[in-house]
Amino acid sequence: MNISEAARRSGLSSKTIRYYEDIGLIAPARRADNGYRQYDPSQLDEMCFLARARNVGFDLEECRQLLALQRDSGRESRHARQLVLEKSAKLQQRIDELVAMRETLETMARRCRGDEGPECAILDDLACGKGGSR
Amino acid sequence: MNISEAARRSGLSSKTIRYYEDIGLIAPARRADNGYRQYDPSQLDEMCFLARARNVGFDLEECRQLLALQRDSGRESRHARQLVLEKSAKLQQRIDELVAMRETLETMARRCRGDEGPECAILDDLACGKGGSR
DNA sequence: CTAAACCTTCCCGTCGCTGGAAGGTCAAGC
DNA sequence: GCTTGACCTTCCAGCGACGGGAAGGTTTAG
Repeated sequence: MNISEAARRSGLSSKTIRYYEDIGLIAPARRADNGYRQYDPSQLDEMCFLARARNVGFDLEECRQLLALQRDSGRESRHARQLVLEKSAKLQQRIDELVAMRETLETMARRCRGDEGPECAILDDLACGKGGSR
Repeated sequence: MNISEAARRSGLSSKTIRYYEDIGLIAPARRADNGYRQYDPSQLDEMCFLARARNVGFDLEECRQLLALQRDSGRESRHARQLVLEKSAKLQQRIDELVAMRETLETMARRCRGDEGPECAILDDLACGKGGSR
């Protein structure tokens, strides 16, 4: 299987696969006589694994750790669980930040007439200490 | 007022102020005889504005538009309102994605024993089609 | 007189890729 | 045999929004 098929079946792009090889996340591929990368099913499995791990929010360093666990038959599942719980907490933190931003925006929008005139509660809110309506 | 005081009072860093000048987001500062940047209150106001706009999630291109509105006495407040509502919708979209990721992680964590053994529902979940527990 | 705390410009690194250039290879159709 | 198009390779550049740090000039306090 060459790279574009591996890409199609894993959900990564060919560029991403090469990049992951570059940074040592996946092992260098075996090469055909013409120099093309050749993949077997076990490498495809790792690419799928990475695609899924990325999709649930892990960064590449975390993916590296997860993949190391996946490869290690003597692993302890509590390590994987810890990574997941830490990531979940970080996501929650980020979610809270975004929710706070969104609430601020919604409040601003409610206070703004949003018409053809220049008077604008939003811009007044953003400009601190200029004698706006707060 | 030189750059570090402007930074302290606006909430931006000196680096960020210089960067914003570089990319044309704020006007080039007046220079003192020694070459130091000098700021007056109106420029400080713009920096505060930018710091706030960044804090509620606007990217620099959006900040540029907001600042243009802020500077334009003939603006129409509906334009600012539209930017805010669009940003709010984008944030909501991102929040939904992060919530979905977090839910996936929590589900994985619940299904994993998290002990000293190698059997791990998390890793099985991440590895697609390898005969895991789904 | 010296030390520290400013300031300047410049370039590199971050993260996770994506795009594109320049070139080699392969399979199909004429 | 020839062309066309779809692959593949490597390498380099860029994104956003800065931060770090080098190398050097300036100012202020003691």
